[in-house]
Amino acid sequence: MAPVPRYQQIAAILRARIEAGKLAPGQRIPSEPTLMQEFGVARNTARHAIGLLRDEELVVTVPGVGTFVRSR
Amino acid sequence: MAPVPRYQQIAAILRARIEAGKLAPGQRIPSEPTLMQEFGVARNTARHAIGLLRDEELVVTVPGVGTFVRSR
DNA sequence: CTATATTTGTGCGTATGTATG
DNA sequence: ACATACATACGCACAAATATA
Repeated sequence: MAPVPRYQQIAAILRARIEAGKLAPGQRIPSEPTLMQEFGVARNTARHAIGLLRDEELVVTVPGVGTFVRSR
Repeated sequence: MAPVPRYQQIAAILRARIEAGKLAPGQRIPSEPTLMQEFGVARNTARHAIGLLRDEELVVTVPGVGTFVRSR
């Protein structure tokens, strides 16, 4: 039984928040350190989750600033 | 083989200076850029070391000013 | 009051090492 | 060999707070 990787779980949670409007377009999603604390994971794992959302073009990352929900 | 992380080493050095009175209560400890140069580390690493001392309540940080040895 | 420099706060990019299944 | 996950540590950029000229 393949357990769902945590980075996928975290991505799913963030995706749900975005689709529920809890994270609105243009809004900044929680930073990597925040996700680290909220989910109790390492930075790599938090980054991996964000990377999935970026691949889906749900979010856009601005280096040094943050990651934002994409407007549509 | 776990080498002692540099941020722990730096924290230990600063802690020793404090306990030896080389850094007296109320006195400002070296700034982050100074620690970077003195120990040849990145800012994150210097900050990590300071963070440990802050967790131990050996120092207090004032944003925009510096980090000071705690009085007791 | 304005402008500049200093210092800390925050956030992301990247690389490497360790450990486990 | 590979994927997952944590830890360490380098870097860059910009903002906020403070001090000083």
